[in-house]
Amino acid sequence: MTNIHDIAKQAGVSVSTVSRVLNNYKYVASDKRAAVLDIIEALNYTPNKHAIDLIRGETRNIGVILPYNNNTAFDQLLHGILNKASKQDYLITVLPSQYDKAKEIGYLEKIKSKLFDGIILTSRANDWEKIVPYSQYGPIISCEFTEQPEIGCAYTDRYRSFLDALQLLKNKGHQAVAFTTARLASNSTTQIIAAYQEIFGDIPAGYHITNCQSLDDGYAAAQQFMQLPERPSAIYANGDEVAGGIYLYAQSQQLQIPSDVAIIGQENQPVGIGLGLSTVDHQLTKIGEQALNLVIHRSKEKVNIPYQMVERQSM
Amino acid sequence: MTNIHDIAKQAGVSVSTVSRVLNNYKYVASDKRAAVLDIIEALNYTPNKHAIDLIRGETRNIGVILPYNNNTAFDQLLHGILNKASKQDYLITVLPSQYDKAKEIGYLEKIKSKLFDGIILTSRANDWEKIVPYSQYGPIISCEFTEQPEIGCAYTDRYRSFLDALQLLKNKGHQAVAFTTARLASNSTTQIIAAYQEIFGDIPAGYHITNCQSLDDGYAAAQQFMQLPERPSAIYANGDEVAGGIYLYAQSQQLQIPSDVAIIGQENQPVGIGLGLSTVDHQLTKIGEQALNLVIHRSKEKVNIPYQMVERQSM
DNA sequence: CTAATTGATGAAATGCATTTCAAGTCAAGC
DNA sequence: GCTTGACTTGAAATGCATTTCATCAATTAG
Repeated sequence: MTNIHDIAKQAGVSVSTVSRVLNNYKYVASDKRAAVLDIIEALNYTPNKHAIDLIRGETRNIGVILPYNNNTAFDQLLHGILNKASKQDYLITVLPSQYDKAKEIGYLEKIKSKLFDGIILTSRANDWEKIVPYSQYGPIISCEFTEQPEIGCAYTDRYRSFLDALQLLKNKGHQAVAFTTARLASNSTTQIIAAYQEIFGDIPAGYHITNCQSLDDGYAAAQQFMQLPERPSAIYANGDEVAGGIYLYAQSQQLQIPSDVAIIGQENQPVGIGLGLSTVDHQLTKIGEQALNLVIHRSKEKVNIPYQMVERQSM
Repeated sequence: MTNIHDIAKQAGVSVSTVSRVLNNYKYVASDKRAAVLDIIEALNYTPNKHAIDLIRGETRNIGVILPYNNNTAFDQLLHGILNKASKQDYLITVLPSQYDKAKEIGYLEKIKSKLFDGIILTSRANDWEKIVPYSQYGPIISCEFTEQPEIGCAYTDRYRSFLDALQLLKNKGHQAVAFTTARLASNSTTQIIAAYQEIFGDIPAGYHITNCQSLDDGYAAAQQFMQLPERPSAIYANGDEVAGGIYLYAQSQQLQIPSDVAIIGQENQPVGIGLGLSTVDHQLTKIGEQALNLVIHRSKEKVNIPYQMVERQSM
């Protein structure tokens, strides 16, 4: 491989001068600059990124830890991150963790090895105490709220959002509200359970189904809900794909929506538009964008992104 | 930052010995090894990845150029790539191009600068002649077929798949078959048009709608198709989300599926399972996995992944 | 009891570009 | 005529870990 020394030799200047040309410094005689540029062109030279990163100690590469790489919600987050990154000339490396603690730590170690300038955590498997120490090597930003002072976050207030949505259902006269969630151990699930209890009290048996991700999970969940002795009059799904499945099952049973059963989804995903599903938009794309901003500014701010109720016909 | 010299000094050995410990060589006296390990622990040392990459000339980082970062099909590809990469201990950097030629070239330049060991092209904006020269710096693998000898690819035979699907519809008695596509300028669109002409001859006016990506695009397309003086009896959608939209529109019009209108989608996506949509599975996840294999083996093979017909109730 | 291994270790070279420091030229200002 | 500031430029230090080469000790084989 040809390197900066080769260029210097061929152009009859010192490496410093080549470096100056490469980095567009003023104070390089125009004939030398031209000569260097010519040789660079002739030798088809490109500076070695590792050498640059090594000496500069900066990479413009951000790692994004995401548990699932085929989940619409994380895709939305990633979408926002990529948008902003692309504009700011940052590169994004995706780090799939499957909620594996060791894997997650492995990725965090990479910030210590200087591979990344910062890391965005879309969700996490480890306790904060395991994660926080890594923030001394570079900014770590969470897409969920955290009170950890060392960790900046861009988040939406899930608890309030759940309270709002459930209260809205209650106000519309629903007493029998069922809901679906993804991972039982997630932050989001904890929040909705708390909100549910706040609004409706104890969760009736069978009114909460977990591990719902896709449209057919929703379909299956709806089937279960509808076989319950006391059928729910409204269902709050943890995503619009799941809500879509619920909608389709209801429709297959000739149930009227929303009179027989009301449905609300989350995240305002494309499937919901066609089906006219009401949804709570947690603004995941915006959260992603904001998270990226926080990393590149090495900020430890807590940025609250307001969620949005999108009322369509299913509620 | 503490570096390998610090460790060497504190442990009373040479940097070579530290390096040997770091890389698990035999032939290090166990007491020295222990001493080094102790100091590493005490000083909380992690080797600098840039220094390693610089000297090794290898990164275990693969770039994946993808035009859209919020498109289900590319997500499936990426999903496959990430799965394999994670297992093989490779990192994936996603490079969103929006089909911008300059951006794409910019990403390819990065393989020249040694940032990536290889690049996977899920789709491309530039002509091959612009892309091929970069393959001298590292493997470039395409997820579409190419006859370029320098470029390995993992692909499915789109033309055959389209021929098959359309022939199947014809055999079932359909003469009026409409179809949707994504970008007009894409490889896939070119193939389906050719296949269509092969099977059915000229495309009737209004029988081809482009720029369909999401469920509501499908919904809108169906609406247009159904207003045509000669209504199609079957629609071949360019994805299951789009097919889902078509399904929902048809249902909203009390049309029987498949007797009034048959629908086939592509890619076997979750939405299709719930709706019972027939689909042609182009095995995007497998293609992604295979593409990653090709990069890490620096192979220029052309690997054909067979597509699969998935017959459900919509056809 | 030599010759040939195996084991252990450090000095120095290597990979590559950036940046600081010192030094030198030349023209403008007093 | 001398000082000062704007330009130019190169040598050398820097960032960090790997690897080759040479050396030396301790065995083992013959």
